[in-house]
Amino acid sequence: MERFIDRCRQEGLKVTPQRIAIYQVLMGSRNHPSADTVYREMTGTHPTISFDTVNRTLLTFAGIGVINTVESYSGSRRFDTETEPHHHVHCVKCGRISDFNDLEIDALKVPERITREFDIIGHRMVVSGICTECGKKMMRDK
Amino acid sequence: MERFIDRCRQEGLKVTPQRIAIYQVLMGSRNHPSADTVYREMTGTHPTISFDTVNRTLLTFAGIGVINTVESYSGSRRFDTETEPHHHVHCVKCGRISDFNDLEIDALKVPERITREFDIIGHRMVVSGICTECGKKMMRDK
DNA sequence: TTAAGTGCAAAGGCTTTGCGGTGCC
DNA sequence: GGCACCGCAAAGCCTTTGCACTTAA
Repeated sequence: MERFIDRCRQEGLKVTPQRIAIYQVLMGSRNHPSADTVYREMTGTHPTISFDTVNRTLLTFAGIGVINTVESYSGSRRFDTETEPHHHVHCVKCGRISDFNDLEIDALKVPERITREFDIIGHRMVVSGICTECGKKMMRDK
Repeated sequence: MERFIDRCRQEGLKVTPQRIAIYQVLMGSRNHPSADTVYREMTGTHPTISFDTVNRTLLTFAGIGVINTVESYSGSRRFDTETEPHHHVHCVKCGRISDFNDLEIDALKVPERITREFDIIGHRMVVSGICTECGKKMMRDK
């Protein structure tokens, strides 16, 4: 939290109660929330905050690297509170995203043809599949 | 084309002039178009087609696996005409997506913890970076 | 003090839905 | 002839923008 405040100051961002509250919610959730999810998680404890502030703050945080935006297959923008390199599994049915780590994948090199054409920032494995819950649901529906 | 028509019949889809036209446009473009891009590519040759038909048809095609939807970081849904497994590089500035192939990456195994939790469909490396053009542009703007 | 941030409201994109008319099978 | 499909229009999300008020520094 100290470090978050320092980070804001360092970036010339004001440390407002809203930003602190949003940051706390983010640190408390190990998911990949949308702006709306974060907003609804806060309405209980911070009834006066507006959705716009949440959304704008998330974009601001993503801009300074406190969080990241996540690749998605549809719908609304998702954020990631885990800023260390890692990998994702998407459930194609419910959209749930899970993290995983894998040193072998981390160590992979991108082909030279690509490094010539792009300044590489990072890479991530994106796995798609069907999660256990959705699998069960599909069995029931059949 | 023959195979496309067979595929439609097989799936119980009617073979309409619109679907044929959209399929032709898709096969002619090696990009990762949005519905709007496909639509605008067609207005010259097929002035009477509606955006909705294009959009719905793309979703239909994606549903039967003729094309795929692509992971994206914002904005509109993008489609992929390449249905064989391959990998992607995203330019974080302009949103351009390039394909690449890599047998080593193809062969990677997903950790067992994940295979227990998900029925895996496939995996893809998603690289992010800045493309040459955007790099130049940033130099000029500085 | 003042520039940045907030909240509200409206506008803007993109996607989805409903429905009457059309055309493939 | 029936049912899927098309085109149009409206509605629904989500995101972005503009502006006046507030507040951290």
